[in-house]
Amino acid sequence: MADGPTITTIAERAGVSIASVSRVLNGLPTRQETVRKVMAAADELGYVRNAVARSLKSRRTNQIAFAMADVGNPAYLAMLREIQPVLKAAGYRLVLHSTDAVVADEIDVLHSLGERYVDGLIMSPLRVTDAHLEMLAAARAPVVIIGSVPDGTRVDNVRADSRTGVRLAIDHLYALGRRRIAMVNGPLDTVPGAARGAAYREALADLGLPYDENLVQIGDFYRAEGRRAVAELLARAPEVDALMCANDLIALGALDVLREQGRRVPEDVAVVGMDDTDLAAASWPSLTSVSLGSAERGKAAAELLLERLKGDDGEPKRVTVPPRLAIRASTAGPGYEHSLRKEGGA
Amino acid sequence: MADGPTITTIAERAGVSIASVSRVLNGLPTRQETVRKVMAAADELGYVRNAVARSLKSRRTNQIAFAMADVGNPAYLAMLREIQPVLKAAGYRLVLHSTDAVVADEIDVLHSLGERYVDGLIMSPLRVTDAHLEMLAAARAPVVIIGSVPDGTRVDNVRADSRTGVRLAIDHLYALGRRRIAMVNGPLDTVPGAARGAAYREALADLGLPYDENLVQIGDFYRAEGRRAVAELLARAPEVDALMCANDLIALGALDVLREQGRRVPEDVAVVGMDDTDLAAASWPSLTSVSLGSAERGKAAAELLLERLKGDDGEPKRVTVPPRLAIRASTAGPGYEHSLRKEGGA
DNA sequence: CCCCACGCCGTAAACGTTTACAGCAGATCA
DNA sequence: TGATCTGCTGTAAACGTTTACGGCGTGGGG
Repeated sequence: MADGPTITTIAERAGVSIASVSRVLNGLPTRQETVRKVMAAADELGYVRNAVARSLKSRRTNQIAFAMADVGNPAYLAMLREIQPVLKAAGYRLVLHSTDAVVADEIDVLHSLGERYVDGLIMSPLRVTDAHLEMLAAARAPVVIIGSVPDGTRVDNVRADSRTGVRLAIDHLYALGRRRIAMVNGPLDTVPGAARGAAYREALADLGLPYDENLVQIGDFYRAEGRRAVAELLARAPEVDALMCANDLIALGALDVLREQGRRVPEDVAVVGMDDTDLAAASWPSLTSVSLGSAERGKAAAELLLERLKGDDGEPKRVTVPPRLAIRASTAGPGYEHSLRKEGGA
Repeated sequence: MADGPTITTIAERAGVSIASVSRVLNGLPTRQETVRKVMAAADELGYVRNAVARSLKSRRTNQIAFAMADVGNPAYLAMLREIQPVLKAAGYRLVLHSTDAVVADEIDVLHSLGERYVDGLIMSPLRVTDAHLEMLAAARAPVVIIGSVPDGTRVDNVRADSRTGVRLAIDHLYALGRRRIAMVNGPLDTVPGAARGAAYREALADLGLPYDENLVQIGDFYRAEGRRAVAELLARAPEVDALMCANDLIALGALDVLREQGRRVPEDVAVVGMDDTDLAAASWPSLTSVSLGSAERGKAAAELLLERLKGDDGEPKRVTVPPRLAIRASTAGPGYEHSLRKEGGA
């Protein structure tokens, strides 16, 4: 692994200056003869351009960071799947960060924006703290947030409408005759947790159903946590006939527990998840789930960022992706699979 | 987004030289008073070190690339989930490449190793061509291959034992009384495709079952392709009583088709997947699958690479991860999943 | 009292590019 | 023939760090 050739090596061998080498390598107008000599030398030496040096001079790295809260969550992976090809097509590499929803790690990522190792950042924070907002305001490269930020925050963001999403799900359960609808949520100090909790309360109120604290269980957005939360909930309120889960992982945990306890889904208890991940369609029974458009959000975020990188420095933009309810067996029974779309969620 | 401060800016404000600033920032021995002045200036200016410039000088980027064949395949994501934290703990960032199994793209990634943008590479190619081997031999940074490479190739590699894996599955199906066991494979010019096809043939022979070309169907490693392949197979050979699928995505496609055609799983047709992804455990019915240890392989690869980066330049290493059969409902029937879970398995 | 050792510090070179600028040869024109 | 232009090319500076080296002031030993 000896030191590779540089443009200086090539210049010597081709008998030209490093400037000429650089010009040839970058396709700038050059005499044919020079081009030939440089190309020949470069080929013989197996030259590969040092991208670090180039970045230092050109102030661009062609790298973009994507910071997700949890690599294990398929919702983020769905975003990743869309982001990757969009950026690749535009000539950018993707640098991945998994912050495990730790605020300090996220701040760290934001901080590292200043290191100039990437040209831009897409971030999907679970919590948005004052520290986040401060760093965002001071960011030295374009950032797109996937998720909601306080009004007035000067940053592009792509948000889901989980409020309408929860509403769709609760209405669906109500229409199926369910009246003891419980909610299994993630932490309330997270953006989605807070939004979904509030939406649940609102939806019940609008349907004239009482809000019962006993029917609300807080856990976390993981499958194991979902199992734990649902077990606790069922012990406290065995009479529930529907579970509104704040994401698919929690819902899968719910299915685990219900199966263990011998409760039939959906006959005894209907279950709804959120995010409509691959796991929902594949689960057993298949899981009715509110799609919050993870894929669309990822794609939109990547496109917004590319706009900025092209030089757009206009007002911050906001894109909202409407939710959609994918109805499957866990509420409608076996064999039932199709989806309802609700247009123009606020 | 004005230009940020550099060590020169700090040096001026603190009234010292840039060398001193650098020393303080790197924690090299310095007079207390100087440290104080530099720190104060850096804080006031909101200085962040330019990592590109640092990399140019230090010849390290603290970045590692992971090139996977398909971001959409949960098997690679399982690797990613293990690789990410290992590298993060060692202070490396992860740069992601999705090559979509296109050979040219993979060669490109290998080539870009020379650009010095990363300190090392983990790659999981589906095909290993001569071009791959050439580039590997010439690589200017450590590489670890997840998958099999020809004997004698001088590169660290972590391989699955899909031969034994297929054997486990076929034996299992045989033990369940299945005798018309078909294989739905991916392309034969891929490393896993070739290995699994050969292993299937061997396993049948060892069990004294005839090898019937009609029972072998070639498709590709995606769900949609799996559906297509299985539909074709069933049309040609409706009498099959078991499907050995070369990965979980194909197997999910198989379940789709069987359900559409009203064939019961596993009563009429038993189905086995490979890779034992999250989708297998979550599918409907849950999918018996051969675990090839994706997670373990990812972890091992990351650890091998870190060894090399620490300076180990000994002989190429090889790690082989043993397969394991995860038995679920798609072969053993519904009750099985339940009892497995109670024993705390899976 | 002189010299040396030692601890800090500043100067300058280096990493490998890109690019502004000036120089130079040949062609064109008056 | 001399001036001007055109098309290439080379020199050198710059990007922001790290670091080898030598200088300088202080304190201690002879």
